[in-house]
Amino acid sequence: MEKPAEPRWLTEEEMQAWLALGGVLMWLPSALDAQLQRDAGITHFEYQVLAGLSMSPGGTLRMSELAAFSNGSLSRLSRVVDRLEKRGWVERRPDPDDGRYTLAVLTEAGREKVEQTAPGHVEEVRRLVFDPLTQAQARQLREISRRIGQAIDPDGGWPPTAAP
Amino acid sequence: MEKPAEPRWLTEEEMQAWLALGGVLMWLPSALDAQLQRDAGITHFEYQVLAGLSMSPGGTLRMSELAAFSNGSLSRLSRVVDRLEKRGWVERRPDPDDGRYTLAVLTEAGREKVEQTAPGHVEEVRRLVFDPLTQAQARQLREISRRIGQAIDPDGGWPPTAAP
DNA sequence: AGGTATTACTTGAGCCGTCAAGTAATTTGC
DNA sequence: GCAAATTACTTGACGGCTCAAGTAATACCT
Repeated sequence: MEKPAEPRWLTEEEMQAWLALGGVLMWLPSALDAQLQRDAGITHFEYQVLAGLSMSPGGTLRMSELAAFSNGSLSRLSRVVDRLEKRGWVERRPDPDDGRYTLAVLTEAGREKVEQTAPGHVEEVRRLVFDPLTQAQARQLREISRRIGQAIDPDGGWPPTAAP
Repeated sequence: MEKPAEPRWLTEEEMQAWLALGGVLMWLPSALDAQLQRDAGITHFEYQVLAGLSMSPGGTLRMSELAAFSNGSLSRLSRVVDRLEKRGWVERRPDPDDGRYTLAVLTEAGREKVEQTAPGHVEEVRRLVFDPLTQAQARQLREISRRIGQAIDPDGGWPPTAAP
C-alpha cells in the first residue's frame, strides 16, 4: 500500500532554502512586471521582446529566434508581436531569403520606447537583486543558477515541444 | 532630451548572473508544474493548497490564511478551491466562530492525494535544486533568496493590495 | 519534376488568473 | 441598539497563454 522507497526528505536547512526560493520565484517576476507596467505600460515579456530586437543588428530577428531569446513559445510570441505591432513598436515582414520565416523589425518608435524604458528597469533589477547581495554572493548566484538551469535542461533548448 | 543620471548598468558578471537567474525564474516553476501535472494531474498551486491544508491541524484553514500560505490572491484561491471541491479533495464550511470566514477542509480523499503526491514532488525539487548544489551553496541560496525577498518586500505581507 | 514531408508561423477554443463590483457577516461609533 | 464601515469572500467580465489544428513556403526523395 505504501510506496516502497522512503523519499529523501528535505533537511531543515534545505526546507528553509526552498521556502525562501519559492518566495523569490513567486514574487520577483511579479515585482519586475509591476515596475514595467507602472513606468512603461508593458509586461516584462514585452520588454524582453523589444530588448531582444534592440540588441540585434538592424533591430531585426526571425520570430523563432526571438521566441528562443525571450524564453517564450512561438504561439505566445505571435500574439505579443500582434500587440506590439498595433502599438507601432514592431513590424512584421516576410524573410526574403526564406518565405517561411517572418522577420520582426523594431520601428523607430519601438527603439525609443526601449531606450526610455531600459534605465528604470535595470535600476529595478539592481535594486531588487544585486544591491542586497555582496559581490561574492552575486557570483554564487550565477553559479547556483547555472547548476539549477543545467539540472532542468542538460542541453540548452527548452521552449515547449519535446522529442517528436 | 536624455535622462539626467546615467543608469548604473550591470557589470559583465552581474549580467551573466541575471541571465542565469532569469532562466531559473522562467523554467523552474514550469518544470515543477510539469512533474505534478504528469504524475498527479494537478498544478503546483493546487499542490501547495492541498499541502498547506495537510500540514494544518484538522486539515483546516481559513481561506485567507490559506491564500497567504500559498502565495496567491484570495480571488485565485477561491477559484482553485472550487476546482478542488469538485474533485472531492476539499470542502468548504462557514467558520462557526465568525461567519465571515470560510474554512477550507481537506477530505480523506484529499489527504490521500497529497500523501501520494508529496514524495514524487519532493524528489523532483531535490533533483532540480539541491542535488546540483553543494551544501554550502544550498546555504548561500537560502541567504541570497532571503535578501532578495527582503528587498522585494521589507515586511512579509505581499499578496496584492498595497496601502489602503 | 512532382508528391510528400518538414518547417515556421498563425489562430480558434478553452482554461486560468486578475480586477473590480457585489454579497453577507460582524464590528464600530454614537 | 442601530446605521455605517469593515472584513472575508465570491463572481462576472476580460485578457493572456497554451494546445492543437490549420496554412503557407520550402526541402527532400526517387
